[in-house]
Amino acid sequence: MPRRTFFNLPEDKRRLITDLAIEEFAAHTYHKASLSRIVARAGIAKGSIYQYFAGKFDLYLYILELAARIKLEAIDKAISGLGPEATLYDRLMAATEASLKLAETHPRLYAIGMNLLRETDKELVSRVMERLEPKGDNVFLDWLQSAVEKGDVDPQVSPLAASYMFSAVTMRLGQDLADGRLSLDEALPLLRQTLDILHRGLRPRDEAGFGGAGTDLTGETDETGESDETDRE
Amino acid sequence: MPRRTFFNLPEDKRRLITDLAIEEFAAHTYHKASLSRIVARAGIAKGSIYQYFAGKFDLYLYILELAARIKLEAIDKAISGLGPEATLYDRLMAATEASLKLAETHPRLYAIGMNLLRETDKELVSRVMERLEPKGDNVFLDWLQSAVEKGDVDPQVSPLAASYMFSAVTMRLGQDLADGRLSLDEALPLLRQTLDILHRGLRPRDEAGFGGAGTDLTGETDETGESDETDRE
DNA sequence: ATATCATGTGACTGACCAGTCATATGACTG
DNA sequence: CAGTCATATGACTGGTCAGTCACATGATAT
Repeated sequence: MPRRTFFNLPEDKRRLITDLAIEEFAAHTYHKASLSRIVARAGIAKGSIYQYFAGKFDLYLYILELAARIKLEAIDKAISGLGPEATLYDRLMAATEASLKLAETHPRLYAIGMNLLRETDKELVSRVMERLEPKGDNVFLDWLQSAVEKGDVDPQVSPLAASYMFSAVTMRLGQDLADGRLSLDEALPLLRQTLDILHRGLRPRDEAGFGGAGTDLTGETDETGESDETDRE
Repeated sequence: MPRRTFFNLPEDKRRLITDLAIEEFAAHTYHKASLSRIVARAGIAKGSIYQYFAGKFDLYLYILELAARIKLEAIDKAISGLGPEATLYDRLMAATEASLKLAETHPRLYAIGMNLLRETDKELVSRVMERLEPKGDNVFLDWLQSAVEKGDVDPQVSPLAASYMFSAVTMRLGQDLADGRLSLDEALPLLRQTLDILHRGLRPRDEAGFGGAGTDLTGETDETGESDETDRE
């Protein structure tokens, strides 16, 4: 939590500091990010940053909360646009696509989340998790369970494994986007194709064998898809 | 490449230094790993390490090569035990299982590889890749292509996406193992179930719809994969 | 015993870092 | 005007680090 003085700052100065901090934490993991660099770039004194934040961790949490909020909002918005008839795959596509698009629209905030995923300091990560509400705890698993109940997904298949697979893919897509190994134009088709393979893989036996689904392999139609939780934070 | 002096060292001392370096790079990413800590723990002078290695990067590469060699050997051994009748899934299971098992048998070497994956310094990563031969370039993709040709895999499915999915899962399994979020006993069933879902998802349309395969979802019986029923056409 | 060579050493350099604190500045209050 | 408060400052502390270098030490060769 920033100190009161931070919010008393003139808009410009507050923005400047915020932006530079975002840049710093997007470019470096926690321990390698440098307050000294931030203050130097902002043209303020070292002591000043301690008027605004209790310390490095406090600033980090503040920035992380900004990033988390943006991400949650984007995902919520994408999901809320779906009707109740939306399938599991519609939901997954919509949520995940919304999340991945942030890699283009808010690349620095996105990178900050990815950097948290890379963090090796477990102590730090758990301190962050304690104070960062949005758990994103497996929404996908819930969706999956209800799809099983509706008969859309083979009950023989391990929901845990399916959820694990999907979140592994979205995490990797997120990393690859953030690191520039993939563009959004490459990532979204991969996501669609992944969902198609999952769809085929999870489908109950008795509805397999028809050609229909094969056509949406190209993943054209709607991107209502979705995502799950993992790549957040 | 270590200097000649390093190899002239008495066995014990060389081992000690190697072991401590492995521990250091397993516990920290490159920039956070500390030569000062290594020499202090080894009880040698700071200058001595520079008699053995040109610098931090040189030591890192040496350790990385050790880790890579162990991993490649394990995978090669696992694959070479398979006959020509082994299916795509047999191969994937064997190779991946062998690799994941290293997380238990050689946890520190394994962690070093995982830390490289987390590395944020692109410059460093590319300098490493330049000098580290084993590219591990997508073997899976090759296997997949030939499975498509044999008719075991639906040609409509994107091989790239399938390969991407699978490697995303194995990467995540590796990370979770290395970070202690998963035990091998949890990871291997997840791997089996993932392969089962992939198998169902990639299977050509005309052979879908029979109930038989459902039973090996539990991944119990044999890992020989799944060719169980007709995976030919 | 003298010279040469491989090896070992640790104090030192210069560069970072997070965080502190005594001291300023200036605005508002009585 | 004097007092109080919020804010700003940057030199400073004590810590980390990689890498260097002038100087041992000791073995072998001459």
